[in-house]
Amino acid sequence: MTDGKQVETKPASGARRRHPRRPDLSQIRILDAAVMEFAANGLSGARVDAIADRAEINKRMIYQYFGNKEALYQAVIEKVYRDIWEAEAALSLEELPPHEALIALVTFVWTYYLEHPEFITMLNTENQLKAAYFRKSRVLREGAANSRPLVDEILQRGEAEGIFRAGIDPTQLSLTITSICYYYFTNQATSSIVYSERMMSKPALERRLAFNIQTVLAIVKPEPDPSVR
Amino acid sequence: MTDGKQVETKPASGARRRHPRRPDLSQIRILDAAVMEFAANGLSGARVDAIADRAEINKRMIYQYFGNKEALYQAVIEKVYRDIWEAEAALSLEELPPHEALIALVTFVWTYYLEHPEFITMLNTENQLKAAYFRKSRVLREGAANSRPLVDEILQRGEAEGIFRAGIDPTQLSLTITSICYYYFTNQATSSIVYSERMMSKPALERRLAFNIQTVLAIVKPEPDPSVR
Amino acid sequence: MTDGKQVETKPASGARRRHPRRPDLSQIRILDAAVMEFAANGLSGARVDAIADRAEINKRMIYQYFGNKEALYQAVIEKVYRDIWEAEAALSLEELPPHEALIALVTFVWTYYLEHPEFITMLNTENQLKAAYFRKSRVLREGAANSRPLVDEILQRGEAEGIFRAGIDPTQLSLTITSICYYYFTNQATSSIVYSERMMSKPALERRLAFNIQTVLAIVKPEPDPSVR
Amino acid sequence: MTDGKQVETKPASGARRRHPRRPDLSQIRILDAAVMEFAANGLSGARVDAIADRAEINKRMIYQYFGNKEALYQAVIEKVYRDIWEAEAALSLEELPPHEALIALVTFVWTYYLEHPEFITMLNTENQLKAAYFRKSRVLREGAANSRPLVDEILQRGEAEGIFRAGIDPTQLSLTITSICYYYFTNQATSSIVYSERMMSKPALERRLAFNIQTVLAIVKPEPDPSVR
DNA sequence: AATGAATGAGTGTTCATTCAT
DNA sequence: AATGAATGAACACTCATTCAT
Repeated sequence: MTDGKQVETKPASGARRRHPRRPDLSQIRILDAAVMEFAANGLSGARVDAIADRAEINKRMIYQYFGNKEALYQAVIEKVYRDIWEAEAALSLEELPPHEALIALVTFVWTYYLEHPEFITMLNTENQLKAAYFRKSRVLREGAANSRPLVDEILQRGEAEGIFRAGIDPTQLSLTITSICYYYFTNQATSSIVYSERMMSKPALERRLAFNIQTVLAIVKPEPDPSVR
Repeated sequence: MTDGKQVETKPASGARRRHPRRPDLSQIRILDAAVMEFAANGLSGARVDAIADRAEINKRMIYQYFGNKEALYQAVIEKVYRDIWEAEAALSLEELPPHEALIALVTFVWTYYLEHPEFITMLNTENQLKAAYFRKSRVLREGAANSRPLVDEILQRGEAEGIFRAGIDPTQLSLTITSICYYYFTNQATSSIVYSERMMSKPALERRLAFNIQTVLAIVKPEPDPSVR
Repeated sequence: MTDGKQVETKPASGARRRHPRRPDLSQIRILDAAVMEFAANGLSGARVDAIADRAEINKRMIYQYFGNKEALYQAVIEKVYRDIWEAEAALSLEELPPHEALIALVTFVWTYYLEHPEFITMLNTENQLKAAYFRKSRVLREGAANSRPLVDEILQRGEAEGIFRAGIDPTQLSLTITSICYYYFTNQATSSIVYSERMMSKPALERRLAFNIQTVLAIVKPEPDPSVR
Repeated sequence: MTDGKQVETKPASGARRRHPRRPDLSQIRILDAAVMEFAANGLSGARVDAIADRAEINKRMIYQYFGNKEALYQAVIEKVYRDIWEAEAALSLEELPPHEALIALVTFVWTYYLEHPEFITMLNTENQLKAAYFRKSRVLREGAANSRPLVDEILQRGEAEGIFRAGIDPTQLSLTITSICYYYFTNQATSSIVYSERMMSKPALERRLAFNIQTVLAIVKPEPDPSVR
């Protein structure tokens, strides 16, 4: 259980400073290390020492810059959300036709989760904590208010053009898109046992993405016009 | 003990015994308490003392009956899976026509998650641990092997009757059904902020279930027969 | 560290009684088991559970018959001393000529220690406890008073016959005999490393006994009569 | 920590710091305290808390500097052996004539044991553990290999000069010297009862040392030359 | 007489946090 | 700004002992 946290009995006297005075860099390194540690172990499971080690700074600096473990955790969720919101903002789906925009959106969500496992795990952790820190964060509450309309806009255009079924609830669709991507990654460990499949192989990933796109398209697909028959 | 440092054990004056001599009940109470505690706080976050308090037994008994915290945790996942597998087994979907069976399945999954939040949280926790304890458990590995074919059978019948689209991958569909139910609950805390909605209100729950049924039906729905046109 | 103390979650219901009502046998089995456990682990290191397991009785019986752990420990030292005193009493060295009696005594001490390692370890343990339990024991204090004169008598006879040097302090000699036998066994673990020798092999044991006999004889050997020269 | 069960760490109002910032001193104090505690109570009987109290440091530092209880115990045996080996090395017996060297050696062993009761008790403890930690220690295994030849050299010189009997096994003699000094102290508690003597009084100690020197000299004393007769 | 379930007081160890340099 | 020694409050786990059957 001690997990290699070897204790050095005597630190090399005259120990050279590992990282000369670059407060900004130190903060970034701490935050990056914290993302990894919290994502891997949750809030209570994460170790301040482990973060300091990973960041290659003195533990004291964490308290200097972030106050305490919980505040650091909060900074981590904020960062992780800021990142995905930035990526979303860079999408410019409004330039694509609705059909393609929807495909692009699903693909984006899928790919983002694939490439940012720390986002999923942090989100899981935060939900286990009943979003306590999300709620505490002014930054996040404000960000949430401004970051929604991705699906709304696509649905509106598709509906207007008559190529999407009318009356689809954008929140429901948005939730569904997220669900079918998110779950695959977050529950991959147990699912791969239950379904006895290698879920992270390239073909498996492609198959799932294709299925998800199909699902979303099936949802928005209009009823066949009965008058044609 | 040595050398006169003897500590006299006070015989707990007037200590009332709370639960006399019911080993089976004790074990059940411990397990129930453990489900709650682990579900609420994860493996590392859970406190053995808290479990003992909740179970109203002496902490020592936990070790008597389950060995240690990790073993207790494993017993908890096993129980939680056993429960859902039992409920699944009681469904007898094969007696329903495929369409209704599918609806019943989605409804079952949805309702089970709604009524057993501890299952979701335990599953989350276990996935954060990369399914370490699931993998260790012979009971679970064997159970997983025998409990799958719910969706398979429905799809086969629906396809045979020509009312479902052909060639649907049952694993993908199964994953999707789970995803669209699971995510709603597991990420309800953050989602309700992001979408600023009360997600656990009765109408919200009904809306979501309806949407999910629709989604699944849309997936299996056959292409309109072009020859008819 | 748990050392195979596997916990049986459910004892076989209707467990057959392992040992039917033989209180005398139970007491003996407890005592024998206790000798082994205390000898192996000392007072604080010994486990009441381990003793019960070894004795194949219910732990409760230990308290029934002996009161508590310390009282059992005391019973163990008493037994261990009673045994060696009995063996000493059976020696009847007074029938041998002094020279042979001395050799027989050394051989007896040596052999007894060799065949009763539990005596040495118990004696060690008790000395670590500053003889607290020896002192408490009326039986032992009385026994000690009556068991001394083995060496005294031999020395007197040898001196009277002129074959032993005069004025040898019997207590010193007795201590020396004990020392040169005892230490070899009690400190065998470290000594075998320090001297890098296999100390418990048959030839090694024989060599040591021979050396010890020689030593004792050298001690009692009279000065060569200067008048003869 | 999760879910508002936060425990506020009280900053120990007005807590005076007893030992400010002297890591080297802290380590020494811990080690000294540990020697006493382990010597008095053995490995399992020793209490980490007691060591911390004796050392007047925070218990946490013990783990900081030594890792855990067993590692601290190992450090203690190493220290205790290092000390006696250093003292041995400072003897320079080779400058004395063989006869005097032997007397000096016995006197040294005797005096060292008298003045360092913790060495004897630690050695006892370690032997009860079957030298497990001695064996684990590279330092000790190497030290043992280099520290032997004290008796060898004396015997060789004495034999060469014709004042010692020929063919004495140095290991046996060395063991005997150690035995006759060691046992007196280690088993003093029980012996003083059995022989009903005050063994630690000054005259008693002197009598024993004299007897021991005599014993060793008797062992090495050559046979009277028969040709002279 | 015999059993095993139940108890309370430790015991080794870890952790977030602060103090002194 | 940066370091690492020091602290106190837990936490998982164990043990001798007693109660109920």
